[in-house]
Amino acid sequence: MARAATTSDAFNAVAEPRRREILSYLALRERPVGDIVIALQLEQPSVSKHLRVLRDVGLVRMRREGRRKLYRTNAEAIRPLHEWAGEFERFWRHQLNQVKERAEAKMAEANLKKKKEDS
Amino acid sequence: MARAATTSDAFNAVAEPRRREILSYLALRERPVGDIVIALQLEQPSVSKHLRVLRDVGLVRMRREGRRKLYRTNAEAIRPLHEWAGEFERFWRHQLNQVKERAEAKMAEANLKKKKEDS
DNA sequence: ACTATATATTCCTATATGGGCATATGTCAA
DNA sequence: TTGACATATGCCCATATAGGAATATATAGT
Repeated sequence: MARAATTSDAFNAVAEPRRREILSYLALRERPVGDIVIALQLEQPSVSKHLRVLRDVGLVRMRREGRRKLYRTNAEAIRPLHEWAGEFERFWRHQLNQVKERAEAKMAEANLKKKKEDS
Repeated sequence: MARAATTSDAFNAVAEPRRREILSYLALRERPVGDIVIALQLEQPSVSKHLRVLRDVGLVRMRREGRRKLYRTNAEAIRPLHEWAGEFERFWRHQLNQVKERAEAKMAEANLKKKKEDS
């Protein structure tokens, strides 16, 4: 089996750096495709394709305005990702504590040694 | 250009569902490969390959113990992902408020209408 | 040295890209 | 209708899978 489609879920869609840039850019306010092309210095077809992927997984929404199409980030769709990563927060906090404790233990040990030498 | 390597960064590595499962499983405590095989019902070579990817991007750490290798999740490496997604939090909060405000406006309008009918 | 156990790597195949380029589609304006 | 503008799609190619099967590597025990 090959790798899962980029349109299979938000995780796969945001794996691509350009798509993450597009999401950041479109989070502030809706923009036509041409603006993205200029702002991110990408080829227009490339932008359209990335937008297609992002739309398929619900990460952006679009509305037509004349001959332009205005896209905006649907932040809500990024939430599951945030929550998944958040599950690990208590673990990295714990790991940091362990590092800190080890450092403190080392300091205490060094101090004891110094005291001995002084006496 | 093809899709970026799964080992290019954490975003690409966690795009694969099985790898996310492995990370969750190894977050609780270190485990030998065989345990993962049993717990997640995967082929052993498949697990080894996933672990290889996860190791390359620093998402798991390994230490040898006799003929076994004990893996554990390095939660710290998931943090950048959490922070990236967190940048969008204010946007989805805002969007939710808009939805709520629209709903409230609608309610108010309905109430006004009802009052009119009553009078 | 030999055997059993635990993991890792290699080879194969089907599939899905992402970029570049050309082209199609859709919409406004005269 | 014709022309210009904005966006989307199709095609080609090089690349990177993920899974399955077979095999290689490493280590413990006898």
